[in-house]
Amino acid sequence: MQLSKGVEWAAHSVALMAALPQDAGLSREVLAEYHEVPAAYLAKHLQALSKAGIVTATRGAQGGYRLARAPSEISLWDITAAVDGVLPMFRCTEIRQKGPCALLASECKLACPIAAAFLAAEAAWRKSLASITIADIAVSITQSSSQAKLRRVMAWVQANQTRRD
Amino acid sequence: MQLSKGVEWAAHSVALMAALPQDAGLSREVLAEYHEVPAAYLAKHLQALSKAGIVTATRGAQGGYRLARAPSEISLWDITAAVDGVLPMFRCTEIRQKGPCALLASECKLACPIAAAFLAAEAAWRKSLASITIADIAVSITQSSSQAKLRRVMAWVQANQTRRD
DNA sequence: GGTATGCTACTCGGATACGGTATGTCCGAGTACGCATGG
DNA sequence: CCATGCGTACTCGGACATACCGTATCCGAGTAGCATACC
Repeated sequence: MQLSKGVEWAAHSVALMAALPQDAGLSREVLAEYHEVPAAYLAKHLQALSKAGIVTATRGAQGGYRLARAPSEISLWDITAAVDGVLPMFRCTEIRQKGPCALLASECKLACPIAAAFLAAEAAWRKSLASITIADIAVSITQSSSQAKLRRVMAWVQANQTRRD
Repeated sequence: MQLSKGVEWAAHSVALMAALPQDAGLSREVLAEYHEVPAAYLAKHLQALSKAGIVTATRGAQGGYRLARAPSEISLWDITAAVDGVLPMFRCTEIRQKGPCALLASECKLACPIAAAFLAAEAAWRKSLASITIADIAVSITQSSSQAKLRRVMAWVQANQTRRD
């Protein structure tokens, strides 16, 4: 049971977009080049982010992707949900209603304790992800990187960004 | 990203085994029939539980599976880890060391903040699962079921169990 | 000289192949029980 | 009647197919900017 690689790529891409000025964007080619990943495949996940309203896509010359809202309003759970979906990892197939000692559906008002426990664990996972925003990530990256490195990144972004309202 | 169905089956199977007397076991055929799942496939997961030391398997006539330790010493995380593996869901591919603004490996002493956040969330998930034991599940099931239902299950188990030391 | 129109270049979006892992099945290995046979 | 040896039935274990989802790619849709021609 593993998350799609797209989740990692999307998170890094969103984090990079957080460094953009208000009216600037980054094309998928540029984002792919920055992370050295296949552009066409990254595009699929950027599309998912777009549908989820996390980023806005602009077509045409000087188009590209940019954040749709403030970094502090985008959590890692938002990104995970957009890219990987919101289906629970644990699927309860109600096998207690199967077999020679099957429970009747009417006896299953309460959730199966096993399913309940797994879903509670997932809730803890989601809550943890939801508590971290891209703004937090940006702060961490800024604090743990050297000034020289940050300048290099900002210069590269400046040189490769697209500009259109 | 979804858990194997085997996790659910294994959890229910272990819960059922918790109802066995000390020297009794249940064959995979019987476990499969009780939950109405394919016996051969369930066997695959029981094998995993056996390798993980959660259940012990006995071959030959009157053989079968039984718990290797007390239900209170078996958590849902133990079962999940045995069946689904312990690989983290989130795979950090260190893409920050790739591309035109790559970080040097020497600059990556600290974990990537994004990876760290995802791994922390997984830790919360595992902790939640580890806090629930089969004994807890057994109590929940007992309390939420009618006496008649419990008697029916116990009678069925009695009739289908295997006995060998 | 200004304006309108068409063309071109650039970007995203969805439909389309491929591979790996979860799913499902089968046959062989190992063990105890029971029966037969001989003492 | 008892002990011993062999056969059989039962159970688990790992190797073998199949289906679905994550991975990867390509071509079409849409937009803006520029050049050109006309007023």
